[in-house]
Amino acid sequence: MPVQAARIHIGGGDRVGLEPLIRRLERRDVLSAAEKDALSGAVCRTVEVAADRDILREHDVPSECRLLLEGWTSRYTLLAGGQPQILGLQIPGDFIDLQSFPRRRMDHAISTLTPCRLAVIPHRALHEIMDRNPHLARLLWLDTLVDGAISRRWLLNVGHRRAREAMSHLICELFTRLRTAGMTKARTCQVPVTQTELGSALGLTSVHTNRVVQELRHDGLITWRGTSLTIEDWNRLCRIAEFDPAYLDLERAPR
Amino acid sequence: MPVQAARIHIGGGDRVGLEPLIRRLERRDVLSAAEKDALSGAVCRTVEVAADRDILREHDVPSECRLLLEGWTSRYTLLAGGQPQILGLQIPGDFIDLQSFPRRRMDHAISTLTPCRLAVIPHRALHEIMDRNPHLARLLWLDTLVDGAISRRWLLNVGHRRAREAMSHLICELFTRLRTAGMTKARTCQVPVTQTELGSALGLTSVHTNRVVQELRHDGLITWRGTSLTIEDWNRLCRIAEFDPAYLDLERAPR
DNA sequence: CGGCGCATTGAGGGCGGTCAATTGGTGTGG
DNA sequence: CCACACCAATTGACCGCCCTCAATGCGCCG
Repeated sequence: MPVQAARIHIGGGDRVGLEPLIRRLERRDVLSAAEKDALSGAVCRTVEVAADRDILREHDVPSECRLLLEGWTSRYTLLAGGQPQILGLQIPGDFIDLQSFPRRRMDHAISTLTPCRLAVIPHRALHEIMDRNPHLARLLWLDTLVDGAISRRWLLNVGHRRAREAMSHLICELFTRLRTAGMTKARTCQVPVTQTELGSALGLTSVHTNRVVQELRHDGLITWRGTSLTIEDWNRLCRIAEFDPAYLDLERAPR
Repeated sequence: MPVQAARIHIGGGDRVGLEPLIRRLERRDVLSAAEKDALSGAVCRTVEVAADRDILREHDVPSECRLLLEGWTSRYTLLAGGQPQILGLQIPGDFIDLQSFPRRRMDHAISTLTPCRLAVIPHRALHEIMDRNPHLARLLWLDTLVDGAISRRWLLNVGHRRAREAMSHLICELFTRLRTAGMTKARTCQVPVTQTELGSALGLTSVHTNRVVQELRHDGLITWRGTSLTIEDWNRLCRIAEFDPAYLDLERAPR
């Protein structure tokens, strides 16, 4: 099914909305003005999508990539059971399907968890970046590698740790990613998804997710009311989670 | 700690040992003779490593990549508990740390499960490939993306499925990857690792791994004696595992 | 006010973990 | 050729984390 777009904005010559992405890339390496222009110039249009809509389905073969500008999305697959299992979360500044450029066919689906705004980048434009700017290409490659590193970290969490530790780790990761995107205020961030959805990312039921969240609250580690999540004790939370942000690769170095 | 090499062979002008890699890449796209030469020319030496040795440790910053020519290796991390948790398996033809090229710092360790032979490729050579041959660069990028797709599939297995289904899926995956590398005979392949090690990849203890393996044997799905694994009923095993090899991206298409 | 979605709480059960002992195959040394 | 060590595979007993099923609260919005 094609994207259900409420509104489409043509163009994209300016960098409006690309700040979270550029912030993240600049945490990793110096980005020239020409490279920022190449990125914003690659955007052919922006799209708005309502909450709980599929952006891509398994086995789709897209001819363009999507960059998330606003809202949250999730990677998921359907098991024989039926209900979707979350395999990844995207926040503003994350590419949704950059991998589809070398990969072609989607091996999982992607849907919106909230209303979203997306920037669309044709594969053709990425081809040109690869031909003309190997350095920027390397930074994009790197971004997909961090995506893989996140999956591996989730695998570690889900496969080998208790629910309490896993949830602590997920919270540390999301807070760090949101901070990198410039979307936190002091110790507080907005988490516009349900406990059930976060739990599914950890292979937990909503019931047990809730019990773990309450435990973290009771231990004075977090406050979570509505969509507003505050980290009350970052150091202790990191210790419980064994959280080391190195896998997010936020260190500046020539690439 | 540096690689403990038993023997080092300088050179690599020929393609000896690269067959499993080239087989896999050619399943995905046409590879020109020049591209094959570029790959084999990028190898600066080969190295032999005994079993149960670390090739790379967490936080290492390698200046070269390693391609596995013979033997099996595993990605792992150490949790606070102490014992290693397997996050990925490499078989001949797999890059061990291609990601280290854009990424620099290792976010996990890699060790040999068996005696191994490795081809070493300097990052400098990959730089040149990226500058001069965007198509080959895209195929290498693709290979790291498949690596990420495998992690995500493991996440699905480990987080959301029973041990029996997860083990079936792992067996289907490994058999398919070994077949692609040209390392199967009819329905039989060699699995030179212990049940304990395979189980760790699924977050299972050796005790439960053994019970699951026996169950699969008893149901007439597999035969597994020593290192020799035979698939007795591929279709039924795939059905139990919900195995769809699409995520391994073995479809030929222009990239 | 009534409906809906999400959070919350309770009771009971099962998958897989933990601990521990035994078997069996292989290699090594006497 | 056998005694022994060692490691992986195997088996048994028991337990706990998390699932399942179910009901209740509760805020939000029409």
